[in-house]
Amino acid sequence: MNSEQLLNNKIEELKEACKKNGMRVTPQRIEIFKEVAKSCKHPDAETVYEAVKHKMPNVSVDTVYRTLASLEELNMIFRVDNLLPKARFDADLRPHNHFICVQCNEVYDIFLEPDEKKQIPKNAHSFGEIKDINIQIRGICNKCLKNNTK
Amino acid sequence: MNSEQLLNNKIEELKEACKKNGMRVTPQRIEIFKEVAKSCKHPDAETVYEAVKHKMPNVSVDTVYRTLASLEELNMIFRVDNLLPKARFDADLRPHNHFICVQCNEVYDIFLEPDEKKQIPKNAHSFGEIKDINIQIRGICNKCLKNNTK
DNA sequence: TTGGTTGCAAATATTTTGCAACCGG
DNA sequence: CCGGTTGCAAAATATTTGCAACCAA
Repeated sequence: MNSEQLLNNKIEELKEACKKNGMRVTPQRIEIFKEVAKSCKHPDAETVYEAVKHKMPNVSVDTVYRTLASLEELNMIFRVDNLLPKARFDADLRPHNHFICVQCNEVYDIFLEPDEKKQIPKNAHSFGEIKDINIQIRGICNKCLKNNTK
Repeated sequence: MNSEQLLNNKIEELKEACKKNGMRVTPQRIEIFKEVAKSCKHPDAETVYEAVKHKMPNVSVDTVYRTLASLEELNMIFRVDNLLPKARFDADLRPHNHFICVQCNEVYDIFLEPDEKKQIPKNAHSFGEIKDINIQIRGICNKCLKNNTK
């Protein structure tokens, strides 16, 4: 299955999810979701807005914000933890972690090897009901390391 | 060693760090650091500002922001990943993780048991130079679980 | 038709910055 | 005294909201 087919599947999933939740399938919703889903850059709202504008020049920023929030509620995308004031989004629902470059703020996906599995700290359970565990690695990415030595 | 002594030690550490880095030891810096260091709530800038105002009524918000940034550069405090637009700070430099309640946004510290250790995903190394690894658990805290059933 | 959604504009929230006065060393 | 720091005010950045028109179902 190629990436275009995967994307189409995801869009079908989104349509289903909308219907199931009494939400309408609008072109804006599709386009905004597509932008997040096809990017591996974990884009922020502004970036999504700029990209969507190419296809829908009349789209507005607030629609992008509202739509990203809706998509999040539908569990079709989620926010990536980052220490910056800008929220960033990810449509890859497979469990994975992130490497975040502290210099250029690029976010890279880290998938665990088959023999690794997420370990939940023992004490974590004592604080409440766990919904999600998230491992983040912060560091300097290869691209920046290379630029730094120039 | 009681908590007040611990706090005083930290303040001495801060003074050292300031001197070593050509930064001045000002009462604002001390007070702002104290607020973060003595709280277990991982406060945001606004909260720190409100608390400091009680001791220094003339302190300004921007000083709080600037000081928090300085303290971060000195590695005396760090930002806690959270999905909200507000930055939150932690002065506990011991390696630990966080349980974040998705309902009330409270942040709880999780310390690993002696027999546990942080596992760095194998693939992580391929992205660059790792500076820091961060495990976050998101869920609903006991307090909220209790309130929800009322 | 009708209620969820959009675009516009304005508001809010959070954080940052220019600058003159101030004060720690 | 000197240069880092502060307080003030204003600006910048990121996000949210009220509302009338619009359009998916």
